Amino acid sequence: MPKVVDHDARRAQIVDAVIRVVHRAGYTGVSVRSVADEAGWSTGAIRHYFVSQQQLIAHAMADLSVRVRQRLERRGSEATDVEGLVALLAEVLPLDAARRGETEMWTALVVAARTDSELGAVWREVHGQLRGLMESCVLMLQQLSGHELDIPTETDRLHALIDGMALHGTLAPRLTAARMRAVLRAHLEQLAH
Amino acid sequence: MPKVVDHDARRAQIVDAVIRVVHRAGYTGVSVRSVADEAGWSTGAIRHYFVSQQQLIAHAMADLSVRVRQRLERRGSEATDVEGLVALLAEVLPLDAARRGETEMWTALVVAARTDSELGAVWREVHGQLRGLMESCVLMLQQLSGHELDIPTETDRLHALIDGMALHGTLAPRLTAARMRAVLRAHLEQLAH
Amino acid sequence: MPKVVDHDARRAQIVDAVIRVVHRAGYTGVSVRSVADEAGWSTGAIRHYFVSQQQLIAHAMADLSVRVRQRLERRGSEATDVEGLVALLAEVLPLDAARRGETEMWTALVVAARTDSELGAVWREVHGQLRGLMESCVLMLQQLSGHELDIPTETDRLHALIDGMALHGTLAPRLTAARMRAVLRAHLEQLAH
Amino acid sequence: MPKVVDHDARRAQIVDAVIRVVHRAGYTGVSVRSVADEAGWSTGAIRHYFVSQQQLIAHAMADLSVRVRQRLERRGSEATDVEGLVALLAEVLPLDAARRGETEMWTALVVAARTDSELGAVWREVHGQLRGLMESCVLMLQQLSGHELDIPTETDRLHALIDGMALHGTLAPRLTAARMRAVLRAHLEQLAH
DNA sequence: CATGAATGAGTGTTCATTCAT
DNA sequence: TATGAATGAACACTCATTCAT
Repeated sequence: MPKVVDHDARRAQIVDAVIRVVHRAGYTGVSVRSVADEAGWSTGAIRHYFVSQQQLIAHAMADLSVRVRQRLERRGSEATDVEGLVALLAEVLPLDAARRGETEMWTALVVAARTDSELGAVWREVHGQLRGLMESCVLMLQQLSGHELDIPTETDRLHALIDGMALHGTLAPRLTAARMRAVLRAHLEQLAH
Repeated sequence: MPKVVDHDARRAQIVDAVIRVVHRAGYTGVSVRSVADEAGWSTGAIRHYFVSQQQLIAHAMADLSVRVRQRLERRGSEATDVEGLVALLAEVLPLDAARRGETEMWTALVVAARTDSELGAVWREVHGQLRGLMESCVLMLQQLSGHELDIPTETDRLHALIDGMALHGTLAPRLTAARMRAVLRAHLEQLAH
Repeated sequence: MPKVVDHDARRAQIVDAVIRVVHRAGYTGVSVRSVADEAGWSTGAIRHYFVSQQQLIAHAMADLSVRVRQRLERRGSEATDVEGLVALLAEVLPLDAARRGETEMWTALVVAARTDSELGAVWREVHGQLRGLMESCVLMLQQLSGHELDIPTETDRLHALIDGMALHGTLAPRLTAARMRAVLRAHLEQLAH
Repeated sequence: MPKVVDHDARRAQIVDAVIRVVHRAGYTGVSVRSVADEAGWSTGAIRHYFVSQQQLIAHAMADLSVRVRQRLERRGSEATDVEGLVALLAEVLPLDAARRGETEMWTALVVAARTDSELGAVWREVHGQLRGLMESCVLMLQQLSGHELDIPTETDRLHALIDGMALHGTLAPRLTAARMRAVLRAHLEQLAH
């Protein structure tokens, strides 16, 4: 079944192409043509893998989330202290060029999801998974601290903080990688004490 | 004598129409036609007040920020304790229909600002003002707590938390107005103690 | 009847404005707005003097022809030899900035006249007058030469030469004022001998 | 395998459509829509072959000049006497429906070239070639006459005469094909004696 | 499978024209 | 008489989508 592998490889190429287009031209710059040009394919080829533009973007977002989740799972086992949690959550912050591109795409999805049902479904799925990650982090911090935390509240807080920094990190020059780590570490340490 | 028209009033009407379109159809749904239809005018009429679509959107964003700033200034003098600060910062959270519309537009601006220079300028201006507000809140909390805070870090943290909640609050049904207030209050109380 | 004088003055201002717009933006750049802006009036003011854009242009062309005819009439009485005829016909060649602007407008009219009935009428009127001028020049040259000329053919020839030079003179840098005079003089001298 | 289309053939069809539109509605009547309608295609199809309207028009002009040049080259070798030169230069005069269409387009180009840089380049190229043709005609006439001619002056004169007649020939009913030939023959004979 | 030709609706924008003031 | 607000059609151009090859 080499075809299946081929399909997956194509999909991965498309995700990368979409990310590059989003980075260069923003979410409104994503068109079947611009993605096809970026990937070096014909527009028709895109249609063999995606029925519509909406599905193209939705699949790209979903594929991206798989990629991020795999990174998180690798980091997850090592996250047994505050530094480990910082390293874990840093995977979803725009700390380098690659993660910056992913974050730009993620924030574009968040805004588009509200009025696009298909993207909304993708967003809910990924958002839920991320919230689960946030919750497990909070639980780990509760364990480290030794005293009880308001789990739902702290989960919402950490989640909002992470997505807020992701948003600011792609735009504000002052929020460097070092500063994002510092803010994140400060937050986690406060919870752990 | 020509027909006398209050240009500022017209522009405010158009801004309201833009907000309604963003709410209904998202940022990508904002077109000169959709705004004209929403406002009940012809497309040509829009051009009497805005030279281009870019200026229309940029003005809508800027006008929105003025509204929010005026509300913040009214609340600012009363913010002498944690409850006052909660009430102050709640002005930029999507707690009711009006603020939800504003927040939806704000988040759309944040994402669009990265690849649109004119919107980028508007975003930088407003973002800077909001960061100033966050900083004054942190300073007030430092005063209330009696011990020293890492002002830049706490400012970045509060700012990211607020924008992150604004983002989640327009999308996630679980993040109700009550929960947003609870998260915000928990954060401010932790800083104040 | 000062109103009538006022009207004529306005008309003259409009002709100048149209000429400036044609010079700057070409015939396709002539719009009610561009002419109004150039003249420093409101678009509505234009409509008090001209029912439609077509009439605006047609009137501007007609007024221009009156202006040129008056110059020709002043020169006409002095044209009793080849030099006089050169000076006379030079009035319709783009030899300086003012005549260049007139010529640009004239050539624009010629091209537009073929498919615009109103401009076609203006063109026929002015073209006929110019042909009359050419004919009288040829007759004068016949008188100077002493031998018979093929009047219709020489008239058509002179007329085509003049309009052809007017066309080239506004575009080709090589056809300077001096060269246009030289060509014209050569032609007239050949006829006079 | 994709549908195979002869791009050059399509472009030639479009050029014909442009000529027909210029004939029917003048240069200002040339729009992507009007050309698409005239050619019997959709507006989008035009964009497959021409990136912009400006390029469409510029290409049509350039393509037209190639056609005329090819006709001139076929006639060029036979032009060894006055009659041959008349036949040669008649190729650029509006003597029949086909050449009339070409001439209408040429005169439109001349006027538009002054304020459109792309068309200006096309005009300069073709104008230069035509001047070269005029010069070689003058040189041939000098040879036929046996006495020296002022080559630059006679070249400018012949060129202006030709373009002037082309201009008048598309407009003035009196300037029939026969009359244009007569004027041209008279001019060439005068130079040849 | 894959291409790219072709469509037609949609975009921002311009503009002549109308008309209340 | 004069203004400029307002309209709506037209413009060039973009784009998702369809489909013959």
